Amino acid sequence: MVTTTKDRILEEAAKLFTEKGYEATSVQDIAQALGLSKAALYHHFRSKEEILYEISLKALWGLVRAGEEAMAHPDPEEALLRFMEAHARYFEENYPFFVTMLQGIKSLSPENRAATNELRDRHEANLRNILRRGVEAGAFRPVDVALAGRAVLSLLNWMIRWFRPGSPKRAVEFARAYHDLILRGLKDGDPGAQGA
Amino acid sequence: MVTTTKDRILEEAAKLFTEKGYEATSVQDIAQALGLSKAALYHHFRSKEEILYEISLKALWGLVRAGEEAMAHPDPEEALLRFMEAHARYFEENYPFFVTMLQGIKSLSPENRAATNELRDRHEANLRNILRRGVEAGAFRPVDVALAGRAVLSLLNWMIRWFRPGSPKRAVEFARAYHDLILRGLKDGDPGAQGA
DNA sequence: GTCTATATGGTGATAGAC
DNA sequence: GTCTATCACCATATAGAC
Repeated sequence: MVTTTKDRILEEAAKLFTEKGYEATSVQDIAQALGLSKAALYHHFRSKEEILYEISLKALWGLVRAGEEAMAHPDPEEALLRFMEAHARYFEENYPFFVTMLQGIKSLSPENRAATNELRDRHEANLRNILRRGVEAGAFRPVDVALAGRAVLSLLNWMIRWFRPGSPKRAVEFARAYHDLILRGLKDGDPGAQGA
Repeated sequence: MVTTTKDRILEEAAKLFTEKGYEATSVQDIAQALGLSKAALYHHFRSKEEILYEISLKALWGLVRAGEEAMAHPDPEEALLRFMEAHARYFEENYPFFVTMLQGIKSLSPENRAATNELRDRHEANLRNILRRGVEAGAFRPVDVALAGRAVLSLLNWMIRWFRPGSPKRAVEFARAYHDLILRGLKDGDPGAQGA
């Protein structure tokens, strides 16, 4: 598993895009961080946007794959938990790629954005399938699965706004807490184990 | 209620920042959209960042005020509903200001960001107060109010990523659906009224 | 309060040598 | 596959006239 120059560029670019944002990061910034010239970068990528696109695609493919492994579990409640854990774990373990993907999509050209949207939609469709199975099996209330799916992704994706890697509590632990919250709600009579 | 040139600049800038992002929008873009010269803008604002800062402050003040009116209701469950409705309504009715604030904060200087963070934290503290009151009154389970508050804000704030103003369904309706979901959860025995 | 003109420097991207 | 040098352009911001 050698690391090619191309991969090193993607890693460093994702890190900088995450820290400063895609538009605020120059090709010069990336080259300098790697000890390369700008021209060297343009040997590996045709444009700055192509770097962003490759980062986004990689992140989305990994996310979709992680979600599809998780959703295989037959029990809907357990499948939902695993899906949420997988999403959070992938987020934390691929932090720069994930964050760049999630906040860089609006900077992509229409063609490239269409490709990323397809993967994003597939991930969301997978989540809805879990919810639909759960409703049909009677494990969940007859909720609007589009709305509930959006809610779950909101909880998980908003983590890019407050979670920082290296924090004592892992992202996957927050995913579990969210799973508990979204399953039982605020009003559930069962006292539960969480304190304030 | 006359509209000053300064206000017109803020309105137009917020619109463009929302559409293209702060970094990708030039002062030239704003001036051109208003039929003014760049120099005219610099008569009203000392820098591009000052425009972003004033937009963000206005949006946050309005949001905090809306939340504080809503949280006054004595019943925690109703206060939470009103808080969520107020947040969503403010979002939709002040769409460009709200979106610019929420996605422009990372472009602010440390000093300006500290000022906006204070207001953001106050809004979140208000939400936690509602939740704490509910837990103490027995209306809610003994949940982690920090986690639950973050969850509620995740649901509401992530709306900037999928909700578009002018859609047939109002933002406040999604807020009500989220309130129902977060209160009862996915597993609650009560069948409820929402279909798939 | 708005204009034209300009200062100053960075941007994405390329040419061509090695 | 990497370099130096450069192109053409646009950025934020300011000077000074009206």
